[in-house]
Amino acid sequence: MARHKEADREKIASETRRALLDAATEEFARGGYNEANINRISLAAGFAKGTIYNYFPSKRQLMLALVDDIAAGHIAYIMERVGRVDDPEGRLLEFFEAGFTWVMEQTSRARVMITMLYGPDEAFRTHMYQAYLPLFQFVAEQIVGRGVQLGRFRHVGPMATAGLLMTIYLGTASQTDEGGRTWFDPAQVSEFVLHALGAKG
Amino acid sequence: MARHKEADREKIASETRRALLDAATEEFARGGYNEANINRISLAAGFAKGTIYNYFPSKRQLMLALVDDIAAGHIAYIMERVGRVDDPEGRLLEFFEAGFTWVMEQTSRARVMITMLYGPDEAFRTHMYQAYLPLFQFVAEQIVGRGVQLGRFRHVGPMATAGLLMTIYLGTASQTDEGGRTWFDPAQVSEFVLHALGAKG
Amino acid sequence: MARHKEADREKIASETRRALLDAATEEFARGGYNEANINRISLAAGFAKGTIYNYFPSKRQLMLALVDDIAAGHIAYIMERVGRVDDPEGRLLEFFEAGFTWVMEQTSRARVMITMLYGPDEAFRTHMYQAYLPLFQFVAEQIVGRGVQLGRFRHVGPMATAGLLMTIYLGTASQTDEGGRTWFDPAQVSEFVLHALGAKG
Amino acid sequence: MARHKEADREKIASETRRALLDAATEEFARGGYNEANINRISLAAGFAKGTIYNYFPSKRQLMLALVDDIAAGHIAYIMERVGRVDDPEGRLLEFFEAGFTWVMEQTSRARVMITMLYGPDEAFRTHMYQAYLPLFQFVAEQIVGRGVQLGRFRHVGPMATAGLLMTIYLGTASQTDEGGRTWFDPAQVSEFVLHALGAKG
DNA sequence: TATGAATGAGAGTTCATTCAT
DNA sequence: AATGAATGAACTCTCATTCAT
Repeated sequence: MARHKEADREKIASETRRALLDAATEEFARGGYNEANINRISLAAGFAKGTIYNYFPSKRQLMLALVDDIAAGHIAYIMERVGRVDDPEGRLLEFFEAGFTWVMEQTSRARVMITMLYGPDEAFRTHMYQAYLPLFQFVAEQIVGRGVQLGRFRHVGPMATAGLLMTIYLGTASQTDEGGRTWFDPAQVSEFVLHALGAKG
Repeated sequence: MARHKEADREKIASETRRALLDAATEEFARGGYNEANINRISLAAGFAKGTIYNYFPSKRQLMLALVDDIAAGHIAYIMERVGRVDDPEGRLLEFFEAGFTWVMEQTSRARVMITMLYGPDEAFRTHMYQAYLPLFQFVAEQIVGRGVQLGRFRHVGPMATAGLLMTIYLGTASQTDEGGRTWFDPAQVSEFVLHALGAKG
Repeated sequence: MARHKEADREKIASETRRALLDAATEEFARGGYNEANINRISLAAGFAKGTIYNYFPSKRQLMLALVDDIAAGHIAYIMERVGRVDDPEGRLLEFFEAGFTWVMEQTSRARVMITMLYGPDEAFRTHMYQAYLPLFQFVAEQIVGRGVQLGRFRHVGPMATAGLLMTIYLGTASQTDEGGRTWFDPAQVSEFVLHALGAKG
Repeated sequence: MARHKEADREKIASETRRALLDAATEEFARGGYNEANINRISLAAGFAKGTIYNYFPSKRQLMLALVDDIAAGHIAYIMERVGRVDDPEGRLLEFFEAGFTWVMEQTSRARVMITMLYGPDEAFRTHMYQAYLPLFQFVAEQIVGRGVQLGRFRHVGPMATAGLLMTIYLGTASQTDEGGRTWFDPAQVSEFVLHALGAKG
């Protein structure tokens, strides 16, 4: 019975944490890190002002935790979809398709990610880069490297090219109207990149 | 004589404005808009706290003025260098070369630009886009459109492609180490893009 | 058997109380009453945050209980040692020797005592004085009064002089370096006081 | 005229500072450092909440400045009065008379001084000791040392004895009723000490 | 009796902005 | 035009206390 209670408590705690992170996403997305009000986050999550400090020791730590949370979801989503495709060209297209879809479905998360990635705070940027390393490596190995090995792409350095692809993805996908719809079209971006990689069309 | 005095006054005023904008650049570059302290800007420029309000009605207006100032210099620098080259491929290369040079020489201005361009404040982003429209059109017409017309690039939409090029430039050039040196190499980026445009190499 | 259980329970409860008081001593000694964190006390004693409220109804009551606890130990220690000596001059010396020893061996308790005794909170000061009344009377009767009666000290008022002695003891013993070692020497203080009392030396 | 203006400004600033320090004295005297509310201080001085931060960078720095201010006044008062007397015994008596008078006339300042001197904050205590060094040296040289030299006091170490005298003064003078009247009588304390010093009397 | 999540009042501090000089 | 004292809203963070389990 004691164990039951403990399990319950853990479940409640993790649900509270989830609610706080979600509220934080909305708040940070609205006006960035500095404009965000940590009290408002806690209240929006349905708790009192102080409650959030039972879960995150400071506004900064909350943001770092949120960054990890967002990156994990983002990466998992893209990898899962890209992993289902086999040929390199298809994977590249799917990378952009999935990436753009995520951005449009997770508008607030995307906004937070972009803001941190290009924001003025060095520490946040670095943390963000760390968090996205797995995706970077996935692109380098499972898309670019694989395409070169199979002779479908011209000879390019997988790491440098992966960096370019990530940059292009993030840069294009981050440009949206107020509704969160991207200005660029993933197919069009993909086509541009496939040309650059000398893909046999 | 009265006219002389007035001219002097205007000159002094414009020098003051310049000093304030430069100090603002450093301050905004350090920690972004919110972390910037408007009193500190005025003091760093060599004036008292209140003086800055004789030139800019608010912190926000100061930032908008700074954005215009930075964009104008940035655009002029790139256009001037690209304009000296004639063939489209050369222009493309020069676009990246000049762009990267500017970023590395104007670290603080570049930081402010990027921060605003990808920041959470919609109004700032929009203002920034407006300010960069001339460069966008220049790329569309004088580089891409011209290349297509001359048959040096494959058939692509000049506007959409210019958008991609700008995005790629800003995305790659904004990634720098603490010293302000870019991670990407303009020649390498240029080569990637030339391939994408089907340039005859 | 039921009685046994109850006894056990009481024993456990009193041990818990002891642990809480000891943890409180350390915490209150560190930065005084206000800086002390009641949750931290409970945790340091090996319990959860809320547990301490099963033993003390509030932070304030905890402090008052601690004051009584400290004073009782302090007084008992000094009385026991002084009581073993017979002649008044020896008792006076032993008073300071024992007092200084206690301060150096019970650094945290001494810190709390001094802090309360001279602190800004009137109620705490008053409570403290009450708690030390037995020692005051002991000094008045068993040291000063006795010395006067036996003709070893000159004619002084026992109460007023006891007040002075207590003040001198607390004042000198409270001045310690970071290691808790006193700056004054009990023998030297004692000698000064014996002179003041006109002790035949 | 410009100089006039500057002088005016300085005068206003110093008056404001004075008002803030006085208000701070009352506030810190009431409940000690931690219970003091810095906003209330500023308001009590007749300014807005934030004004105090134009004069003191933090609550802590305010307290340190106040300590210096109080000590300076305290020392000056005692020295001035003691300096008028010539013979060592008279000086000793005057030391306690003046000291007790100051405590009773400057109740709040005295409260703050005592609180800091015996409080839990090591840094404050140290600062306080530094601030009182001049008085300590004055007592050692101009009262004790002089008395020994002139053969009016028995042979004692001036430094150690000055330490004792200061301790006795502060300890006795700090014990007051709610009205700020001391429990001890300076003449009585002085008489005790003169005996201890073997004064011919 | 023990637990620890939740609460919310309250604090110190920052700083854009105003305005009399 | 330049100054800098004054303002007060707003924010992050702390923690004594409560209470359902």
